Amino acid sequence: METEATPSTAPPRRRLKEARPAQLIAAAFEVFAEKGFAATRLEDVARRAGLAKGTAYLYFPNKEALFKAAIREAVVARIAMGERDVEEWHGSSEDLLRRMLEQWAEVIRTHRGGFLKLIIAEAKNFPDLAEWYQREVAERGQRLMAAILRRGMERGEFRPLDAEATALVIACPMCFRAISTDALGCHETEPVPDERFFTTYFDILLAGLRHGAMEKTKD
Amino acid sequence: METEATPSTAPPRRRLKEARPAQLIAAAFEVFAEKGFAATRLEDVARRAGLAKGTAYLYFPNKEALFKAAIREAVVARIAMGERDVEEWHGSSEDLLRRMLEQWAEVIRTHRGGFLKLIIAEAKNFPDLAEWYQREVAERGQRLMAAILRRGMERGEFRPLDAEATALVIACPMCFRAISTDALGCHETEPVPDERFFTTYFDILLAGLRHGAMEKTKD
Amino acid sequence: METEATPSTAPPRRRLKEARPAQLIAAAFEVFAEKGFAATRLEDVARRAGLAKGTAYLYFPNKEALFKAAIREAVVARIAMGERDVEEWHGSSEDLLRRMLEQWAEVIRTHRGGFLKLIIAEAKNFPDLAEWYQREVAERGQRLMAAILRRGMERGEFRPLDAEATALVIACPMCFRAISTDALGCHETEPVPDERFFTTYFDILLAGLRHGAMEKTKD
Amino acid sequence: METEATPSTAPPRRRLKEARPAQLIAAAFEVFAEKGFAATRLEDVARRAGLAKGTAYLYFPNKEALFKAAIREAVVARIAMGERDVEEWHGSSEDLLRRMLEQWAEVIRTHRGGFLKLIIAEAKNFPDLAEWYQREVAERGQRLMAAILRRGMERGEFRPLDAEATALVIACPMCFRAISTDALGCHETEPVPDERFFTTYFDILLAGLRHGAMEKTKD
DNA sequence: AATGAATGAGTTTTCATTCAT
DNA sequence: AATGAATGAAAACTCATTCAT
Repeated sequence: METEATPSTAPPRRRLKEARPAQLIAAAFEVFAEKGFAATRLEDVARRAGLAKGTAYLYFPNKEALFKAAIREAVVARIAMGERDVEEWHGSSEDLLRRMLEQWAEVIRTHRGGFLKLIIAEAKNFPDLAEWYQREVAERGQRLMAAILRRGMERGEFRPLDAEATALVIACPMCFRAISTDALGCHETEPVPDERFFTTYFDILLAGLRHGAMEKTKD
Repeated sequence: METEATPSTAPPRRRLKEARPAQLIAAAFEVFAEKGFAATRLEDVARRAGLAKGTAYLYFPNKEALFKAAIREAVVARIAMGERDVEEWHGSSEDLLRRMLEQWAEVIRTHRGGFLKLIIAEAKNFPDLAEWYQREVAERGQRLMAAILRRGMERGEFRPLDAEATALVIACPMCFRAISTDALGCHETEPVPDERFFTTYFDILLAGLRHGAMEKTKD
Repeated sequence: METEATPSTAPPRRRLKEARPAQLIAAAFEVFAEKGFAATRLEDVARRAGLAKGTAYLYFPNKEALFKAAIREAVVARIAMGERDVEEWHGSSEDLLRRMLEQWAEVIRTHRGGFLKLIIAEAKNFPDLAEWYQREVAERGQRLMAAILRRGMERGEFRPLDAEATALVIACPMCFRAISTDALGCHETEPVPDERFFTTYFDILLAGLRHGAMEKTKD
Repeated sequence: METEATPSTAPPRRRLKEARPAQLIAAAFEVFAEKGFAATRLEDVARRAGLAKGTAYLYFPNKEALFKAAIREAVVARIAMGERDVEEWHGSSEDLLRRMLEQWAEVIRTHRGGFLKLIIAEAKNFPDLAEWYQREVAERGQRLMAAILRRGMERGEFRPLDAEATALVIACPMCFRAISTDALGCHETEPVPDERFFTTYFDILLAGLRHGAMEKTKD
C-alpha cells in the first residue's frame, strides 16, 4: 500500500500526517480502556499507533490531553442520540423505545463498553470529564428516554410511571451489560450471549411498562 | 517529660498491632476506590490509616497484596448471599425476589458501589481477581436469582422466561446504579433519589415478570 | 543559544548509544569493586559513567544484571588462558610455567585484583556467579597449570608431585597478591614492590619444583 | 543446664546478660562473613543470636560498631602470633617455620577464612579497619615470618633470600586458601582436600627455601 | 515532522534506628 | 533489660516529558 515512489497515486505523507491524531486517539482509547489512565504508559500508546513515543507530543501536549481527547472521541463516535427522531416519530411509543434500545444494543455489541467503564473508573480523578459526560451524554440520554416514556403514557400506551426513574431503570441494564462484558466477559463460565440477554431485556421491560399486569403495589 | 503514670490514655501496643490490618484495609479500600490501583500512593493509604508509609509494609508485602486484601474484604463484607433463604422460603416467589432485591438495595444505599467499580475497572490488570469475583460472587448471585425465578415459574407465579438471562436483566440495574452513584453521583443536576429509583425498579421488573401483560412479541 | 552549525562537536547520538553498555559496565566495575554490590548506589555508577540514574535502566534491567555483566566482562577481559600454548610449546616446562605466571603477574600489575576480590566477596550472595567463575575460570586455570606440571614431571624436569595440589599452591600467591594489593595495598607501611614479590615468588616455587633439594619429608 | 529456679547453682540471668555481647558478636560475625556489611540486616544478626532486634542496640550503638567489634574479635580469637616462640626456639628453623605454618593451617581448617575475606571485601568501606588489620595483624605476621627466615639464613639452613618478599610468598597461599575455601569451596567439582593442599604446600615451599636445588636464576 | 536517548521527579520498597511497653 | 511496632531516610526503579538529531 505504501509504495515509496509514486506521488501521483496517493500523497501518503500528507495523508498520514493528518491521520496522526486519529491514529493516536484510537490507540490511546484501546490502551486506556484496558489499563486505566495511570497504569497506561504513553510509549505503549504510541507503539500501538505505530509511532514513536515523542511523536505523541507533537499532537497532544501531555498524557492527560490525549486521555481526554480519546474519551471524548470514543463517546461522541459511539453515541447517536437521535433526539430528532423522537419528535418526528409517528408509530407506537413501544416501537420507538425498542428502536432506541436496539441502537444502543448495537453499540454495545460492536464496541463493548470500554468507554463507559473508563469514564466511571476515572470520574474521581477527572471530575470535569465526569461532569461533561454526565451533562452532555448521560442526562441527555435520560431526558430523551423520559420523553419517549411520557409520550407513551400520554398516548395511553404505557401505564403511569415515574418517567425519570423509569428511564434510569431502563438504561441501567444496558450500561452494566456494556461495562461488564468489557471488563469481566471472558471470565464467565457459561456466558449468556448478547442475543438472549437483549431479547429478554426488551421483553421484560416492555412488558413491565404496559398496562394489564395485575397491578400489585409494594408495601 | 511526659508524666509517667497515665497508662490508660496511651493505647496498648498489642491491641494496636492486631487492629492494623483492618485499619489499613479500610483506608486502602477508600483510596483505591477513589483513585484506582495505579494512581494510589501507598503513603496516602498509610497516612489515611494514621500510620507511616513503612508501617504498611509490616502487614502487607506490597501494594498489590494490600489491594487484593482490600477488595476481597470489601466484597465479602458487603455481600450476603442468603442461599439458605431460597430453599426454606414458603411465601410467594415475588416476595422472595423482592426481599432479595431489597437486601441488595440496602447494601448499595449504605456502601455505594465502590468495590464493584474497582473490580470492573481493574479486571484487566488483575485477571485473577476478576476471575475470583466472577466465579465466587457474580455467578453465585446469578444462580441464586435464577433459582428464585425458576421456583416462581414452576409455581405459576411468573410467566415462562429464560431464567439465566432474566437474572442478569434483574441484577444489572442494581449493579449499575451502585457503580454510577459511586462514580458519577455528585455530577447529576437533578438526581433521582434512591427511593424513587428502587421503587420504580421493583415495580417495573416485577410487573414484567408476571402473567397478564398483553403479550406482544416483537418482529 | 548554542550556535546551530557545529555538528562535529556534539557527539552523534547513535554512536553514543552503542557505547553506553561498555561505559556503564566500566563505571559499574569500578564502583562495585570498591564498595561491593549492596553498598553501591546505582546512581553513583551512572554518575561515574557521566549519565543520569535513569539512563542505566535503559541498558540493564536492574542493578543485579549490571553487576553480573560487569563481573563477567571484567573476568573475560582480564583472563587469557592460553590453553593452546601448552600443547604447542617445545621449550622447557619451567620456561613454559614461568611464561604463564608472568602473564598472570602482568594482569595483576596492570589491573589489580578487584574482580577476584568481588567474586569472592559476593560468592555467597550470587551463587550462580561463583559457580560460573569456579567452573569456567578457576578450574580451567587449575587444569592448565596441572597439565604443565605433568608435562614437566613426565620430561623429568620437575620432581614427582601431586599435580592438582601443586597447581593450587602455585596459583594461590598470585591470587592473594592480586586481591590484597587491591584491597589493602595502600595501608602497608613498607610495601614490598611487585617486582620483588614476583621475582621471589618465581624463584622459590620453581626451586621447590626441581629435583635436587635434599628431600626431607615432614615428621 | 538452664534450670529456672535454682539461684544457688547458677545465676542464669546475670550470666546471660553478660554473655549478650559475645552472643551478638558471634552471630554478627557469621552473618557479616556470609553477606558482607551492607547486605546484612541487623535483625538477622539479632535473630541468629536468639535476641530481638532492639536488644542489639543495648550493647552496640549501631551496625558499624557491631561490625567492627565482630571483626576484631574474630581476628583476635583466631590469630595466635607466637612472637615469643621465635626467640626461644632452639630447633631447626625449618621446623620452626613448619610449626608456625601448621598453626595457621589449623586455624584455616577449623574456622575457614571468613574474617579475612570480610576484611578484604570491606577494606575500602572501612579504611580504619583495614589499616588496623594491616598494621596489627598482617605486618606483624610478616615480620615474624621474616624473622624466622632470617634466622634460617643466618644459620645456613636456608639459602639467601629476600626475607620480606619470601615471607609474603609463604603467607599468600595460606591466605588465599583460607579465603577461597570460605567463599568458593562448595562450587569446586573435584576439590583438593586440605590435607593434600597443605602437605604439598609445605613440601614445595620448604624445598624452595633450601640450598641444593640447582640454582637457576630467572631471565 | 519524527525519533528515541536522556533525564529526573515521583513511587515503591527496605531497613537502621527509636521508643513505648 | 528486652522487645518489636513504628518511623522515615535512603535506595531501587518507572515513566512522563524534553530535545538533539
